[in-house]
Amino acid sequence: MKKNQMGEFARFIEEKGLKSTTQRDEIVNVFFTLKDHVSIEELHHKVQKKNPKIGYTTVYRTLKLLTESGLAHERQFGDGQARYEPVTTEEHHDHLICLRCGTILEFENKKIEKLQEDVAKQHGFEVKNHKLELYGYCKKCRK
Amino acid sequence: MKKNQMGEFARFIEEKGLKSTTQRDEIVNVFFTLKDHVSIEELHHKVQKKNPKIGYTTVYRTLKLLTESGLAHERQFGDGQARYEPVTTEEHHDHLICLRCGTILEFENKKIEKLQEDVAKQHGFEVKNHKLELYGYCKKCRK
DNA sequence: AGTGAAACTGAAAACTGTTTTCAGGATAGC
DNA sequence: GCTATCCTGAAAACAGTTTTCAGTTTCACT
Repeated sequence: MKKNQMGEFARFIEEKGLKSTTQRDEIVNVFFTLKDHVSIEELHHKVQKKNPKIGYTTVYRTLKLLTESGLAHERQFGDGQARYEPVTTEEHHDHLICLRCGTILEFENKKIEKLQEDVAKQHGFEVKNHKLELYGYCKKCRK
Repeated sequence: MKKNQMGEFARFIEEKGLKSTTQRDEIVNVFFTLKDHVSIEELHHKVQKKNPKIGYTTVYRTLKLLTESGLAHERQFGDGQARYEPVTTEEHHDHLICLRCGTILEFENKKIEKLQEDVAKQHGFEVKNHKLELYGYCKKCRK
């Protein structure tokens, strides 16, 4: 799966007439090993553990490329910074976000997706993507 | 309805031991005549048409107060700035956002709300609030 | 391998929207 | 009216994001 994603990224770079570089490969590699929803800064930190030479700017630019290529999604939870997640070939998923500890759980629900489509249709809308976030307290934090 | 909201704001100010001022009243007044999801800057502009002396900072602070009092909701759509909407006594609603023209439509769907609660329960979550946004093209823009 | 055009990199600067600071002004209880 | 407290608006500070720029690397073509 990871190889597959690396391959897709390489193809995207190729198609765009861009050049393949060590920095980008390292960043993309680290990104796809993560499960989390990382911010640019967090990813930069993790990447620097492997290669301290890589700068924030390059991480920033590579995340933009990943987003553009459809291999990553940019998300805006309430904390004032963009977070990125790898796009898998699996189903779209939504998020449960704990207001106290910040934990982010993912879920997926076909029935909700279906109802969303219905709503859109009623309004003459063509949905390209959606965002569903439930904010509250997780099992541990609700006490 | 507008009077009611003004009254609630006054009560909130009172309870908090804050002071009632012309500026705040003017800002709140303009805010509640709007249907849109305004940004701070937009509201500031509209307010200045009535009273050019009122500064950005005061609009900013008043919106915070409105949010705190529960009379406004702060929303983060994808455009990099916070938007605010008056909270009505009606049902919670969600948004359809056109990626081309920026139109924001509102909708409400009980079934989806119910399913959300179910999902949360499955994960041991206690939901405080949620956000559902469908991004796509509106009737006019899908052509 | 050598060359040159085009792309890439990283540090620093610029930008944008948000938040805080500060000095003067307004408010409300006495 | 006095006074403590809060409010206001301009400007400065801040944080995350984006652009700039000078030097470096990649790659297609010899």
